[in-house]
Amino acid sequence: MTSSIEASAYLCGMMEKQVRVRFAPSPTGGLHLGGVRTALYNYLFAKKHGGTFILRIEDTDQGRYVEGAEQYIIDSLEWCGIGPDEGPHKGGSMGPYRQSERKERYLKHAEKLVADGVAYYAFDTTQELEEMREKFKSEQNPSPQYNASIRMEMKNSISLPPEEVEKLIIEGMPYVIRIKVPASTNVTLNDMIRGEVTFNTDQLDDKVLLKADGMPTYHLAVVVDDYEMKISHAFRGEEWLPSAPIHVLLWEYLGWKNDMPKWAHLPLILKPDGKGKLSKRDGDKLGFPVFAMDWKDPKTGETTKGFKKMGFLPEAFINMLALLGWNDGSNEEVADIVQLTERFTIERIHKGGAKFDFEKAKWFNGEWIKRSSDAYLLPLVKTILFEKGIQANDEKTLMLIGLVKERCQLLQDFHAQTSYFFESPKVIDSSSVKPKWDDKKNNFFTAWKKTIADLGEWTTEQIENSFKLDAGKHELKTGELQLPLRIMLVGGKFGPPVFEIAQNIGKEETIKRIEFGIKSINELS
RNA sequence: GGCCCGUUGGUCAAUCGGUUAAGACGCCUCCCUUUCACGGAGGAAUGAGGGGUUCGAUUCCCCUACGGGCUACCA
Repeated sequence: MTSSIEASAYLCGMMEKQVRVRFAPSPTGGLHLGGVRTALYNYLFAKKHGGTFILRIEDTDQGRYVEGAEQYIIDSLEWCGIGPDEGPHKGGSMGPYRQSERKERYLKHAEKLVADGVAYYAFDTTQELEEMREKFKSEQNPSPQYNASIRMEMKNSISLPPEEVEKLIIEGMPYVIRIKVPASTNVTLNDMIRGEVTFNTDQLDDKVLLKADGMPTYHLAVVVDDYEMKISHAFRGEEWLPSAPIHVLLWEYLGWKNDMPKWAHLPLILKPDGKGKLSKRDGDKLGFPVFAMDWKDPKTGETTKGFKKMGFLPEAFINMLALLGWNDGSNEEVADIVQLTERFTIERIHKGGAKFDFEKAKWFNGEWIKRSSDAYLLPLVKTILFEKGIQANDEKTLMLIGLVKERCQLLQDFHAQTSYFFESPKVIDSSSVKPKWDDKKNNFFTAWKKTIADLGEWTTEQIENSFKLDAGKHELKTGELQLPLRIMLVGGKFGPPVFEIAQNIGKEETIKRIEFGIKSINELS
């Protein structure tokens, strides 16, 4: 395995530039499923090719900046086991990794674009822009664009005489810098997933590159940073495809065309029901998480539940995500990060969006719980139990994990599956045994609890033997007595073999629960 | 509205012109177990529609339909 990874890394290094990929979220809130998957594909690709995985924070929108979101993103990636090699928290040779800290660079490049005649200053106010859109709006064209056809009617350094432009700037009139998109030109880009995609520039508008506050928009920042950070392959969601030609144009205008990364526009993760891309609200509505970890909004104080808190193992979470939109063609679905890395290829990423299926996600988690060692699960299970008020020692917990883990899909299930080992059930499902309950059975349990009181050895075998012996004396089959016993000890129809449970909770507790059980069943009308 | 992307069972999906169209989740039946699971054996369920190309199309092309994305001084 290692050798194939090294080999491809070697080949890549020989024939192409060093693989450097980046995950570039904006710190506006919790990290969404789709974001984690994008990060994961970046990670897998980087590791497979011996490359570098970079985290870049796209915080150019001051209005949307949310305190704590950056740290949350970092924590989430770490939890998933896909921590970046370079980033604001780790440093690196091509930082800074926060766009807000690279402000001057964008300005410099934007000015150069203006000087080269491929961008221009625009002085239109928000109101004027609205008026323009209102004026040109029609049934055929509900959202008019700021482009070659109306550029001359607006207030910018192309339509205005140079003296006027100079005057406005000196007066301190706020302005933005817009790209000057050529008219009627085809722009083609080669996407690794979709192949060639062509756009006509008449459909594009003169996107703002530099905002009035001096910050770049995404369009400028992504190009400048990808260039300066020597990004070789750029993964991003499909929602970016329509603006990709703007980026291609910019790579060209900035004179960096030969260094442009290879693009891969990832399919979207869709809502399980209905249509559209999955959003935080869908999770709230449908009862499953959308964020990796719990996210507390600092403004509203509201907490949105994440996969971690929901009881997911990170291994299962990324395993499930990796296969949502990609597969290696084999029938093996459960794979760890190393195996995923070996098998990952961009060619096998799907073109179509995938609906998220929470049931399948839980199945992955169940598989991972079953495959995890008891020792690995120990601290996680202890935390779950502790939160429910159960303080368990390691030895006992370890034993219980082994006993019940195949019955758990979520970490939380360990509580329901083990709580009766720590405390007697508060309520028992008497109604399940009541219909078949009679004096014979009543007498049996009354007698057997006395028998076990005198039992010398409290082993599973001894308990079971005495149970069978007494059953015979009462002319009853052990089979029909096991369910009542289970209900008395566990409270419900679940859990490992009954005699093991009896053995574990001890003689006294067993007798106590039988007494309570008999009483409950008899009292049930 | 325009532009772009997409479309195999309920969901994730294999197939890279010739298959009885895999596999997984979920669902159903049975076995194991007189609990619940795990495990095992089965089952129901898929190529949006229409044209081409071809000896042969799920696979290639076109049209239609449907779905999605974008259309901000947000990313």
